[in-house]
Amino acid sequence: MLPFDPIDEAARQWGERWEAVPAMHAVTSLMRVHQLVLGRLDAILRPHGLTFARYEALVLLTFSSRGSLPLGKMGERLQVHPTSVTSIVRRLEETGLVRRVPHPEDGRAVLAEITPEGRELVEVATADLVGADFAIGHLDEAQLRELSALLQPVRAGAGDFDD
Amino acid sequence: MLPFDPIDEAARQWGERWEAVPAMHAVTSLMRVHQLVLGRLDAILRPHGLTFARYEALVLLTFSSRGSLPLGKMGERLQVHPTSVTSIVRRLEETGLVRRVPHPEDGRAVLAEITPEGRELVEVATADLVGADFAIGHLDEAQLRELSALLQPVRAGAGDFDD
DNA sequence: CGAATCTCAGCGCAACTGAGATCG
DNA sequence: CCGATCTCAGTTACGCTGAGATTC
Repeated sequence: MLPFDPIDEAARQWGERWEAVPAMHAVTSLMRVHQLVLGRLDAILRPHGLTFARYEALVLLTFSSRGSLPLGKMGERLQVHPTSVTSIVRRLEETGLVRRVPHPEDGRAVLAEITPEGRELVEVATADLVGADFAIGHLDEAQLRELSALLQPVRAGAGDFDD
Repeated sequence: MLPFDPIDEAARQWGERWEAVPAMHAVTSLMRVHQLVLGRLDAILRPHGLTFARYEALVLLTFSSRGSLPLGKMGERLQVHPTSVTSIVRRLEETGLVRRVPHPEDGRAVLAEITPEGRELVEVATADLVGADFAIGHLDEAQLRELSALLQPVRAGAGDFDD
């Protein structure tokens, strides 16, 4: 373990030569926290044979009224590349958590439909994640809301959605 | 573009069945913002032949007093796996931005030493990143400091450093 | 016909495991 | 001999580009 905060130290040296110290510090912190949190989430999900990306896809399907969505819609909601959706759904299909079903009205589209096994696994995995406070339990509820609020304009500014 | 905030919508549905809504919202936001920011940083650095990971390694070397560090120290500071350091340094070496130098005292260790070309490239790339506000310009300075402060306990809680 | 939807091949990058060489 | 340091081979995963098939 380092005897000092490596990001504070980097920011200190950065400030001796360059501008934008607060942005550099915030972005570096964001990168590091992302790495930490994702690593823990994947560790929690690994015994269930899931990655966080695949878990998110499964949850999205449980939220849909019919338990199925066109792959394109999934990519839109999950903010991932179309070919990544193909890959995610293929993995979920291989483990029997979703099925591919032809779209009843649009012959071009394919629906991913969650199976009963998929629904069961979401419940178990979610219990684990909630029990672990989503690997971000060092913050209380007020701080979590503040964090979400701070990140919101960055997402909106990227044109993710109408705001 | 979606007519609503996909994370707000997911959190709403989440709350109808499960707990820990603020944690789920914050972590999902963190994932998305990371993806957005990293994508833009890599896009800025691509014309210079750098990824953000390689840029960070170069900057670390410019901060060292002799312009060189043992690979192990680099991994510790950058929080990356030892074999990833080998890979990063190899790429930087192939493009002439660093040199491998035997450690003068420890025969086991190898120093990565930044070259004059490496120092020049860091200056140019940094100017681009600072000019783009590190791809997080939708936040003002006070918000950036608040974001860093909120993320700090998560990093400290992971045992990255003495706090 | 153009546009939308999905799939596939291929590339690049990164993380990790396991093994080995070298040296303190 | 043990541990530290680095390298290499191989695996896995993911994201993207470009191309193509199918359908609206």
